[in-house]
Amino acid sequence: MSENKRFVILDGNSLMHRAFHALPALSNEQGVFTNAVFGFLSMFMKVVQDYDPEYLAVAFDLKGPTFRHKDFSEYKGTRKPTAPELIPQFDLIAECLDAMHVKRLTCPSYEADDILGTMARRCEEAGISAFLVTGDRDSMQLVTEKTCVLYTKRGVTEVICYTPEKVQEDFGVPPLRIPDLKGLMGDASDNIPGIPGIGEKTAVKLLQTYDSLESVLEHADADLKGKQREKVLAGKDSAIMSKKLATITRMVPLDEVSIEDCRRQAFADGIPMLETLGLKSIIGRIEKMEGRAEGTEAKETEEAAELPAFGEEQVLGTAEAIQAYLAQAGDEDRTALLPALNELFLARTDGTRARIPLMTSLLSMEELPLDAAYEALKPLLEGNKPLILYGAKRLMTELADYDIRLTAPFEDDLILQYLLAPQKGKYEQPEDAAQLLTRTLSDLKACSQKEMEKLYREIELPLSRTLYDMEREGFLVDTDTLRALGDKFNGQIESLRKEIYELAGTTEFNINSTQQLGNILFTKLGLPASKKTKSGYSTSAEVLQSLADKHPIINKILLYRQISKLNSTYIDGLMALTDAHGRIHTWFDQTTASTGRISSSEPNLQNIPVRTDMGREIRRAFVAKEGCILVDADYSQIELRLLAHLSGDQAMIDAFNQGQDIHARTAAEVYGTTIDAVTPEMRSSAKAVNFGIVYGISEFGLADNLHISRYEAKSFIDKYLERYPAIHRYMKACVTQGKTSGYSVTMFGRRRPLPELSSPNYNTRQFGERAAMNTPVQGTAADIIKIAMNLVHERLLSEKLKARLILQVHDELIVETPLDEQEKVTSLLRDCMEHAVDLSVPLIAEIHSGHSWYETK
DNA sequence: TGGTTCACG
DNA sequence: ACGTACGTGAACCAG
Repeated sequence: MSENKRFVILDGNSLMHRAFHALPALSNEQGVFTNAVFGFLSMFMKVVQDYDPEYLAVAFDLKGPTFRHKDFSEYKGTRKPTAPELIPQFDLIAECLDAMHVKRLTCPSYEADDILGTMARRCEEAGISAFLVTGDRDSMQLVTEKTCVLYTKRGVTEVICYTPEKVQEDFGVPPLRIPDLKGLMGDASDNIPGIPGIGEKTAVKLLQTYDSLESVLEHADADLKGKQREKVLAGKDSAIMSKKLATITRMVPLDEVSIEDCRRQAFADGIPMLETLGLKSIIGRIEKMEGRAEGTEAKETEEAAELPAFGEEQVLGTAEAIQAYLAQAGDEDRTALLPALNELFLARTDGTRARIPLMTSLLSMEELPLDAAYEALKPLLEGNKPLILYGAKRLMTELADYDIRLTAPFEDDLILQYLLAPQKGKYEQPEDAAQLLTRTLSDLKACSQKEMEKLYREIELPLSRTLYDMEREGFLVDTDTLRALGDKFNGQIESLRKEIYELAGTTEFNINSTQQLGNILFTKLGLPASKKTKSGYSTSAEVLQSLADKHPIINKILLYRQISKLNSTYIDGLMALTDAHGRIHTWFDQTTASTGRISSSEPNLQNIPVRTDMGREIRRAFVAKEGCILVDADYSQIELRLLAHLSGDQAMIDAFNQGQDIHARTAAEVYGTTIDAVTPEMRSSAKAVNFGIVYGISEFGLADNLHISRYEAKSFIDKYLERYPAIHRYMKACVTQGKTSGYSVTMFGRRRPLPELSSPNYNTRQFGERAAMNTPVQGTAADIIKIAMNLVHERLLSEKLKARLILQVHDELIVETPLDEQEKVTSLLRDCMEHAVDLSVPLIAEIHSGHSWYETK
């Protein structure tokens, strides 16, 4: 059985050196030298493709002393220090191989070729053919009938296969006598002396006559003549030592590794790492070999076994037909349901699939009205057998129109796809239910492989219901308040417009047009333009602010901008979206933000003004219904608390544990004073640095934000990182983690791929680094509030309270609460939010109540 | 549609 | 020699 099995073992050290010297020492976009890694992997892929082995391993020397001191330098002479550009590539190749699930073999005090020899012996004992890939001619001694050496000639992609015959032919002696040969002739590149004056020709001739080195030495005195006799006799000790040096041991103690441990696995998991290194062609070869959709062989076969090809599509034109189809389902079967434009698709794990044509125009015998179709599907939707869906929350919304509540358990492939690639933002709708079913099973597997199944099943999936209920609940808006405010704003806008035209000395122009406004300000009025954009001069609030005392028109424009923004986005925008009961229903998007946050749209209730007095007035219109009050809870400094926890920085952890004002404490640290001595200005600067740290600090960004010099910003940051050293280490670790694995990861295993880190563009890479520092913090905060939301939602229902969660704004939750439940809800919210997770710092929720959102602040 | 601006965390 | 703080969505203009 095992006769035909193959084990490919590569000599990592020898091949890395070969590859390094064979290829120009080019670095990738990040300035990292990858030529040896690339060369090695090219060779690796070629051998794997050519020999298609069942088992695979790469042997490496460990640093430090070895029994047989050698060096792999290609250059004559003796040991040459390894090139500095090559040294770090050994760590890189180790990471690549680990990510690709290729076994690395090392053993202290032994060299790679000893490991090759040992594994080859084991293969022979197990009846497996061994293929030893190396650029080291020493290894020829390991060739047997069952073991051949694939020797890399000069370049890296060409190998010569050495059989015992081929060794005899090329070296003049059988494999077993290679150490004897080296003992006589030496090997300059391996620092083996041999016998001075005996070259290859003489050595081969002597061995052909006397068979072994020992025999040569034994007969030298009697048989040899002249100078040759003298040389051999004088070099006796050197010869014996040289043979020893050239002999590869086959008895390396590799007891903890079995052959089975080296069974070849799919390489696709290494792709992110290879992407980071910019080794596109290697990725291409892996994808070509293993199939594009990062599918492993195992996955495909498993799926094939689980899911025979789908049969003919049945058309279910009547309610009876639908019921009959549903009745055929086995107990273990899962059903995929996918609504489409003019039909509903069904597919089942038993391999059947069906289509329900929907009546879109005039009555037809073959088509069903949508309500009748859903009515017939009700047992499925309200049952307890698992469904497979794409965008369950959207479906829940649609079903509500037909008085159906989706209560069946379900998988949601939209969410799975988002978790697997959260940076994409948009996902492909499956074409039919069969495709949805297949894709979901494969995405589920991929999610488990990436350790995100808990995140999916325990956080995101329940969250989709929580969010649906929040959306359906909505937020009551007092349209009278809104309208009155709108009238006030309109009046102000009108008078400001006139004043602006007058101050500009022009007839009317469109103040909303940055182009026209820029013309007036910078051309007509001759004000100094500071910042430019792609399409002209910037007229942003920041620029205008700096011109405020240059011309009276500036403040008018700023005010106009502010008010018209409030008016069009919030007053008009919100009024247009209230329902018959004056409630407003946002759409929470669970699959858009790459960090794991939720986004809100139509309308966006996560950016209702609060920072300015005038804007905050809008919140007076967001109210609780009759007999209710809004209970608003927000996490205090959740991101900085997470930074303290994730970095383990003792100073920051202490600050939070002592309940200190973190910005004041930071100011005290950075300015070297006591907390009491911190002025509001100092605190405000420290606050900006704290934000900067969370965002992935750059001195430029901080300088810009605080309007200080880059130099001052740098000294701020340096001081900060000096006072919080673990934060410094953590930030660096985030970037390293991102570069080596290709993604950022949160406390709950959420991943964000960071292809930016391997971009050829410097700015893109810098951006990637900042994202690598920010994502674990922002993403973990998102995970935590999601956990809290599910808890709150669940408890409000299970404790039979009438209060309902109605809004989330990243670190804030709002619950519309009957007055008599206010106390219960307050403590429930505090409990759920503060105990959602256990950190090394306390999580604090600040809770306020009020009739309107305005009053909760 | 992309660019700009600005509202929020 | 380059140009930035992280994450969103909406309104508006210009082409």
